[in-house]
Amino acid sequence: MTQPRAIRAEDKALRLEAILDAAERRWLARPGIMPSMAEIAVESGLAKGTLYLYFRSKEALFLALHERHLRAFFGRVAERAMQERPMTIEDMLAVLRRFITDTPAFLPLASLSHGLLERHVPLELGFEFEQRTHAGLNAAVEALCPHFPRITLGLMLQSYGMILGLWQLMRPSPLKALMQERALYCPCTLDYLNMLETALRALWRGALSTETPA
Amino acid sequence: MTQPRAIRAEDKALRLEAILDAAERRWLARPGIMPSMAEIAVESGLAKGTLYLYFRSKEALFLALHERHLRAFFGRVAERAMQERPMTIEDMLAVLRRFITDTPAFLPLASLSHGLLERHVPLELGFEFEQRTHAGLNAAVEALCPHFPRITLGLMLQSYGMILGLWQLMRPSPLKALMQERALYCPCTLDYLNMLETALRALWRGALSTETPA
Amino acid sequence: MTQPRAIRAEDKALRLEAILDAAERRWLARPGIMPSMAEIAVESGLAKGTLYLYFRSKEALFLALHERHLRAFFGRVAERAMQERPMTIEDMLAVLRRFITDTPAFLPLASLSHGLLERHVPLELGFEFEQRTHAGLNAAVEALCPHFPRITLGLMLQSYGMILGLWQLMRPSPLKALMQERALYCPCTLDYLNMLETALRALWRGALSTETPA
Amino acid sequence: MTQPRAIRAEDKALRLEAILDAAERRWLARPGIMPSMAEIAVESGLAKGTLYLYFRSKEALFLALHERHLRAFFGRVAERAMQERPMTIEDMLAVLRRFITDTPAFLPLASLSHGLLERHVPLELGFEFEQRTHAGLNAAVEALCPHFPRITLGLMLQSYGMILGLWQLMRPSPLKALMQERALYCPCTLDYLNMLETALRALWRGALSTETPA
DNA sequence: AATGAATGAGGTTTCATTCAT
DNA sequence: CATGAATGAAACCTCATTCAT
Repeated sequence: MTQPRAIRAEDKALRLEAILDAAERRWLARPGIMPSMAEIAVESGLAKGTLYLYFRSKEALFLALHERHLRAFFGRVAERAMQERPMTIEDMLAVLRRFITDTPAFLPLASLSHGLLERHVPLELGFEFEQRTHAGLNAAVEALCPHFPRITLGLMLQSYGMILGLWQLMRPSPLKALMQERALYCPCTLDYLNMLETALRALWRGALSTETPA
Repeated sequence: MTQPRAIRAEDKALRLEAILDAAERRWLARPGIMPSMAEIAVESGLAKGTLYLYFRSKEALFLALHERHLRAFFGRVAERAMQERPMTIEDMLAVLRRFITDTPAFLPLASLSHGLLERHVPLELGFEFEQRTHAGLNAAVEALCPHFPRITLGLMLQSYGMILGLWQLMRPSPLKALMQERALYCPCTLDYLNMLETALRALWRGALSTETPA
Repeated sequence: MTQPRAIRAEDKALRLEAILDAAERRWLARPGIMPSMAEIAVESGLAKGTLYLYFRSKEALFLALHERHLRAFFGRVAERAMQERPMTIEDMLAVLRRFITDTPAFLPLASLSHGLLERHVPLELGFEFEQRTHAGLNAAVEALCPHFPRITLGLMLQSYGMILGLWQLMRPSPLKALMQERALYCPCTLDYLNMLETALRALWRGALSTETPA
Repeated sequence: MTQPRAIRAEDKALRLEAILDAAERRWLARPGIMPSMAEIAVESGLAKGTLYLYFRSKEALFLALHERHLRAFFGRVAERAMQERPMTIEDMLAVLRRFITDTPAFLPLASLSHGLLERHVPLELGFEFEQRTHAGLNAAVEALCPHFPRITLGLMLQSYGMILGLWQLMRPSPLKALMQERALYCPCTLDYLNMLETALRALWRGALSTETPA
C-alpha cells in the first residue's frame, strides 16, 4: 500500500518521471480533459499528497510534462541536424510529423500549457520554464544554422505558433466528424498534418527565400 | 430593479447585444478569466435567469460573442475588398492590425472558443456556428479573389491559425513582462503584432508566389 | 397565438378542465415527474400567466387534478352501489381495479398529493379540498351501507391507505424491473393489483366479520 | 475547525453514523423538509466535502438513514420473536407502536424514501439497498413463523404498505389540526396510531384466519 | 382576460490543496 | 518520505411566480 521511499536523488528523479508517465497516460485516456490529481495518484500508485512532494501544484506538474515534450522535440531536431547529410525543409517537416505522430499527447497539452498554465503558475516557476525552453530552442536554432543559414528564432516561434494555432482549428472532435459527415468543408481542411505541412512549407519558403522584399 | 421588457423582436435583439456587451466588458476586466453568469448579470443590469432567456448556456453566450467578433472582422475585410483600389498584402495586414487593436477581447476569446467551447457546446449549436462562420469566411475569400487570385480557403485557415497560435505564445502577461525585464528575449519577440505581420507576410508570399513547387 | 377570452362562467369552466387535461397528459408523458408550468402551458395552448388566472399555484392545480380523480372514483362507486343487485367485496374490488386501470395518472398523483401538496398549499385551500373530499367519501359510505352494513369511514380510509402505501412499495420502476430480472422477489410481490386485492380482501374480511373481538 | 481524522475503519464507521445522526436531527427539526447538505455539514461539525467522502450523494445519505431505521425495526421484531413466550398480534402491534414512537423520523423519511429516493438513486445502489432490506425482512418473517405459522412475506409487505399509506393520510399537519378544530372528522380518524392498529388487526385477522375463502 | 419577459432564490457537487499521522 | 482524510470555495441552471403590456 505504501510505496518505498525514494531517498536518493536518483530514485526521486525516477519517481518524478513515473508521475509524469502516469499523468500522460491519463491525459491520453481522455484527450483534452485534464485528469484530476486523484486520478493521477491512482494511476501512479502513489497517494495524492505524495504528488505534492514532487510538484508544487497541478499546473506545475503539467508544465513539467509539456517541458518534457519540448525537450524531446528539440532533441530530435538536434539529432537530425547533427548528421552529416544536408537538411531540406522536407527533412524538417518529416521530423516534425514523426514527433507529432509519436507523441499524441503533445499537441493537446501544448494548447493548454500556453493557454492556461502560464497564468496559474508562480511567476518564478514560469520564468525558469521559459528560460530552459529558450535555451533548448536556441540550441536547436544553432544546430539548424548550417542547414538553413537564414533561419531565425522568430521563424521557429512562428512555426510553433502555426503548429499550435492550426491544431486548435483542426483538431479532431465530434464536431469535426459531424462537419465532415455533412460535407461542409473541402476534404483538405480535414487533415491537420497535411495542412500544417503546406503551411510550414509556404512559411519557410517565404521566410528563407533570398529575395526578401521590404 | 426590473428592466423594461423587450417585447418586439427588435428590442430583443438589442437586449441580446447588450448582454454580449456586458460579457465583453467583464471579459476585458479580467482578461482570460471567464466571468461568471452572475457577474455578467450584474454588469448588464439584468437577472441571472434573464440571461438564459437569450442564451441556452454560458458557453453559448461566449460562442455568440466570438461569432460577433468574427462577423465584424469578415465585414471589415469585405468592406476593404469592395473598394476600387487594388489590395496588397500590406493592406490586408493593415485591416488585421486595425481590427486586433480595436477589438482587444477578440484574441483571448478566440483562444478559448476553439479550445474549450466547441467541446462543451451541444453538437448542433457548434455545427450551426461553424456553418455560419464558414459562410462568412467563404464570402471573404470571394471578395479577396479579385485582389489575390491565388488565395484559397486553406491559406485563410492557416493565417487564422498563425494569428491564434502566435498570440498564445506571445500574449502579454506578467511572465512576459518579467522576461523582457530580464532581457531574455530579443525585443522583436515581445511585440506580437510585428511578429504576426512578419509571419503572415512570409506565409502569404510563400503561398501566393507564382513559382509554387510541387 | 392569443386564445379567445373565456368570458362566460361556462367557458371558464371548460378552460379550467382543459388545463387539467393538459396537466394530466404531461404527467402521464413522464410518470412521476411533475411537469413544469411552462410545459403545461404549451400543452394547453395557453400562456404561463393564464394558468395563474385559473389556479392560484402549481400545487393548487395538481390538487384540483387529484380531486377530479377522487370525484370520478366516488362517482363510480356510487353508481355501482345504486344498482339493485347486491354487492360483494369482489364487486367492490372490481370497481377499484377498473378505475385504477382506466386512470393511470391516479396513483402516482395521489402519492404526491398527500405527500407534498398539502404542505405547500394554503391552509384554507387544503381545508376546502378536504371538506369536499370528505363529503364525497361520506356519500360513498352511505351508498355502500346497504351492501356492507358494518362499513365505516375508518375502513374506507384504511383501504385508501393500503392502496396508496402498497403502490409506493410496488409501483413499476426500473429498479423493480431489475429486481424481477434478478429473481429477487417471489413473483406475487411484483403484481401490484393482485397484491392489493389480496390485501383488501383480508382487510375487509377482518373488519367486516361479525365476530369482531375486543 | 478541522475535525480529527477517522483513520481506522472503526472510527470511519463511527463518523458515518455521526453524519446520519446529524441528518436525522435536521430532518426532525423541520419534518418533511429535506435538509440541505450544507445544513447537515454544519450540524455534524464537518465540511460539506467530507460528507461526500462517506456518501456518494445526498440521496445515498438519506437512503442509508432509512435503511438504518429498517434495520432497527427488524432487529426489534426479531428480538421479541426470539423470546420464549408466545406472541400475539397485540404483541406485534406493541413492538410497532413502540418503534414508531421511539423513532419519529422513521415514517416521514420512509414516505420520501419510497417516493423519491429510488428514482434518483443509481440503480445499483438501489438494488443493493433492496437486497439488504429483503434479507432483513426475510429474517424477520422466519423469526415470526413460530408465532404466526400462516405469516407470509406478502402480509408483511401489505402491513408496511398500510403503515406508509395511512401515515400519509393521517400525518399530523397544520391542516389536520385545523380540521380537528372544526370538527370535520370523527375523533378516531385523527389518531394515526389507533387507526393503524385497528387496520392491522383487521388485516392480520383476515389474512391469518384459518377459514381462508377462495 | 391573455400574454410572456423578467425575476432570483436555492442547492449539489467537484477537486486542488493541506497537514496530522 | 508517504499517506489520505478533511477542507471549502466556486458556479451553474431551473422554474414558480409576477406584472407590465
